[in-house]
Amino acid sequence: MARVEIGQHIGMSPASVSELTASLVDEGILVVEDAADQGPGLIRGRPKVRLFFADSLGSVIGIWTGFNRIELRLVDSAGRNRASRHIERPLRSLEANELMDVLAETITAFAGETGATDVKAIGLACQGYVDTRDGVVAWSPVLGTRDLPLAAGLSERLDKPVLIENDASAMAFAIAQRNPDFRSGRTACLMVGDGVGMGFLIQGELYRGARFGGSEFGHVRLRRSGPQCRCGGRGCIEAYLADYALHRDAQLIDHRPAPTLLLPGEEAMNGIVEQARAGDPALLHLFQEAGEVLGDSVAILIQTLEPDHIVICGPGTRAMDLLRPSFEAALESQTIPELRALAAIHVVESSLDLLTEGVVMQALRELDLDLARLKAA
Amino acid sequence: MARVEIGQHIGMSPASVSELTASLVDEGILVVEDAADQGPGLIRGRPKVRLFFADSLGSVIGIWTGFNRIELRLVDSAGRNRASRHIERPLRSLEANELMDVLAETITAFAGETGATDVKAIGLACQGYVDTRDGVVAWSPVLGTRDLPLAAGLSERLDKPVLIENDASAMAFAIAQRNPDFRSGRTACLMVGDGVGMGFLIQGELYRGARFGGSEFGHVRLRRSGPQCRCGGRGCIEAYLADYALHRDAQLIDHRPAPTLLLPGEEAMNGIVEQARAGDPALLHLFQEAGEVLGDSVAILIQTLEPDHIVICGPGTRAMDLLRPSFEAALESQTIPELRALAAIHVVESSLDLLTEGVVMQALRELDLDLARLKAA
DNA sequence: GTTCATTAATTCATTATCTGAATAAATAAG
DNA sequence: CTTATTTATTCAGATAATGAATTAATGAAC
Repeated sequence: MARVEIGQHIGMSPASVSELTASLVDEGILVVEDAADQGPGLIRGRPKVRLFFADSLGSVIGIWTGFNRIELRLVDSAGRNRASRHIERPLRSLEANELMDVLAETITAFAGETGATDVKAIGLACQGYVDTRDGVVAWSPVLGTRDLPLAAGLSERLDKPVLIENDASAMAFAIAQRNPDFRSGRTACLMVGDGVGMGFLIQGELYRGARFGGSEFGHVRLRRSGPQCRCGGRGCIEAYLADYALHRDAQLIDHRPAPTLLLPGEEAMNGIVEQARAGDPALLHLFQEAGEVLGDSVAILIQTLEPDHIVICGPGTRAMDLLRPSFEAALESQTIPELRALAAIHVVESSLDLLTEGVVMQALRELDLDLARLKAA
Repeated sequence: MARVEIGQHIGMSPASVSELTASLVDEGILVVEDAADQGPGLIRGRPKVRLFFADSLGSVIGIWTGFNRIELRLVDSAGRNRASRHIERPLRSLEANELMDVLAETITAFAGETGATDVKAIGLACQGYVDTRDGVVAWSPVLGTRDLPLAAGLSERLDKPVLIENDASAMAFAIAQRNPDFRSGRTACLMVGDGVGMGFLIQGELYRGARFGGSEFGHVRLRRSGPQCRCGGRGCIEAYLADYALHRDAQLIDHRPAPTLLLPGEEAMNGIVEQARAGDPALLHLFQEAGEVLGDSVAILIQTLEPDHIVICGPGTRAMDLLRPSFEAALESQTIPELRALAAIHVVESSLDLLTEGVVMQALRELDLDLARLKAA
């Protein structure tokens, strides 16, 4: 971003921006754009000179832990992706300390393989209700224990600051960083995948609930005596939309094999989707029902939060073509037209990569704040 | 509030507070507490001298428009209640311009009767989705028209600034002003009465949706083929909990007379409640069902917003004893215990008075801002 | 090519805002 | 009556932000 743009953005005069950035450039925290990098100027006048964070201020590792897989990513301080890794590893069966040991080892190994010697912080995204301030996982569908001090445990093992975040919140943050439209007003990001989560942004900032966590929207009960959910309840949104729910029901319909790991992988899910697209009526009905639940869910979000944007994202969007007819019918049948018109609904095809991107961005931002504090002192 | 307290509250040094308040006291905007008014000091040290807004800076009229009644209130600039009035008047049948004429006349008459010659602003609370910034009622269950520029219409007729607000938001604001606990963290106020509304506060500030309105939580559909709702849908929260819904069903059960006005009054509702308390099984079942819906509603709020406080308020709390057993059962059966424990649930018996208090407070605050701007210029 | 218009960035004196430290004021406790 | 304690004010000094003027770098026009 160029200096004038920064000024307009935060409402300061160019003079002030110049003054403040000058010292940061001196200290090497910011670097000015190389004139050669700029394309030919399209508007007359002196061209903008953009400022970037230096890439040598250390790096951050982002990690996402699913039911039976781990995603890792290494990003430098300029925000550039340096490396990423995907690991299949069941985590559900592990006891709390084992889990933290495995994660710490995985992170250390990843840092070693990628030659990252300047890792300044770790960002971790996981399912469940996460207290981001205290770094505690209050509850998670993938953990047996409750109130697990995951950040402290990892921080101790790795001797680095660890930031943890709900995975849907992390993805919402990443999506908003990629699209400026989602950084103004209110944006609700409904993530459908292994589970169903919701990240809610107000003016680009993540909404924080009572314990500085996000939302557990996926466990809103939509149908009084609906299917069993991982949370112990029945009829939750997740119990219709999540991969495990669709796979479980597909298994009962056509006796397909159980997933080799605890949760179905991408191939298994694609198999179901393909078969439904080919016209299998029972599977089609599954997706039709899931679409209806998705419509009901979005309707609740609209009537409760009145967001400017609703983003449907995550691996579950792979079947959006199958979900859409019943989704739209359900949405229309139960929202006041004036309110429905206010919310723009977007489908963002997003893989799990974005999750690690989200936590990394948050961790980077925390580092920026630390730098600012350091500078102030 | 005393000067030191103001300083602690807004994070400024006593020196700055003294300096700023001194000019306001000079201008007569603030008045210092009379030493005689203070009780005997309970702590040693120089006693606090509290500052109040002067009561001669003009007054504000707050008005609430229901289906068939109007509530009015006159408040001076010190925040003291000067007069209030309750009028039975069906408004539903009026055309937009007629409605604004009637409201303007009612307000003028009220000001005349109470001898208020220094009215500086009007605050109006009504049901529906209200754009508080533009002063437009986008949609309301009590209006035939849509996108009615109510604030502009009234402002023109009365030649004074008019602020409009959703009624549940106004009540939430008033409740939070009365209880400081509700001004930190997140507070969701579920108002049950003529309809069902929800006002949501973050750090004491009203949450604003896409068009700077509040929430239409009362029209979340809870049961797929439930009873008819005023919004045109079926199975909305309101269609179980609102006065009109309970009365409609009670009429079918025991053939009680229809309400004389369009909506049942307080006496009619009390009649139903008394009869249920006396043991009428069919009426008891009505309240049991309503309690269940209330539990489901609060569960959605908890899993979606994770508020620190949930306040159940409005005339509908008159039957809380009848609602409570099924309310608690429904709530427990579908929330994750860790999350449920985070939200404190309060029942605040609140009459419609609070609605006018809420809009008056907001209008007063707007005036304060204007004064501040005036002073700055 | 030279000049002009246009936009970006910087310099610097000025202004507004807030604060710490010292002081005065008002009370309760001993 | 003295001392401890808390509140409020005064005032010089620190800090941050800005407007106006200036310098810089480019495209467009001739």
